[in-house]
Amino acid sequence: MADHVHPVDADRVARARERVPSREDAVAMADVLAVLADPTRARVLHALDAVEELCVGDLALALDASEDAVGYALRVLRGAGLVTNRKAGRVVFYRLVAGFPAPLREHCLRALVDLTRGEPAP
Amino acid sequence: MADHVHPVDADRVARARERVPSREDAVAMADVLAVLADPTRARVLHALDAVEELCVGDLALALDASEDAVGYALRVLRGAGLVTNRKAGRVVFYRLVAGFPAPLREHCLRALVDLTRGEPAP
DNA sequence: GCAACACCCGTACGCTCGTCCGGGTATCCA
DNA sequence: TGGATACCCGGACGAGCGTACGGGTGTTGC
Repeated sequence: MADHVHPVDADRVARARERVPSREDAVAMADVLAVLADPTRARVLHALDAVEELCVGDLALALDASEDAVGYALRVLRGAGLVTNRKAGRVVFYRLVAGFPAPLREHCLRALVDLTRGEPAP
Repeated sequence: MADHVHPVDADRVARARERVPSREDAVAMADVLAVLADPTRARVLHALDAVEELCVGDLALALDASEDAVGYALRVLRGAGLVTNRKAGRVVFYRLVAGFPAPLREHCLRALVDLTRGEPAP
């Protein structure tokens, strides 16, 4: 370990310290992003964003994924408060929650598609 | 396992199948988001976004984090091509890469701060 | 040159996440 | 009412991530 005894640039350290989010806020941000940072969950959200409502089995069909994987993804998304379920008989339909955060939908989902397509890796 | 023998709503499945990103693209998206989905890395990016350039030790000071944690975060960020390093003597300065993706900076960093502050958990 | 410094690297450990598997509940059809 | 369907839930397993530690490289100052 080699801790700085004295800061090299005290001014910048002070300015950075003011603007950097607290550790708690950073953890909250990381939790939100971690929910999206999974292929299955992201594709589930894209599918629901495209066709409004789908049941679990159809979702697995549309994604070519196992029903277990989709079920787990939906559980996590539900725990994060991003999707809602509606029971119609023995079928459970899922959709994006009404107040789905617009920034996530616009940028972290749609804009990110173009980003990943456009730039492979510098 | 209970695979759907027939889709409940074949039309919506077909439409969703067209619009959902492929598994490969979803993995690429998840990789990008996973880099941001870490408190230390997110705070490092915020600090560099605020004051342009900082060395490792000052960065650890500004974040109240161990130098190991910051060093590992910087290694990951460098591997993802998001930061650059400049050696000045025995001090190494880091800054955001020139072509830092604007969507990430604008929305996944700045907008997400407001998002996490506004809504704790529905 | 020698010592101290700033930082990097590889390894080992602990922990969480995602998947698989078995059983369970509620619903529909015959 | 019995069986099949659609889905949920629990624990078990393997894999990957983040942290801590020890040793290493290059640089500065005496």
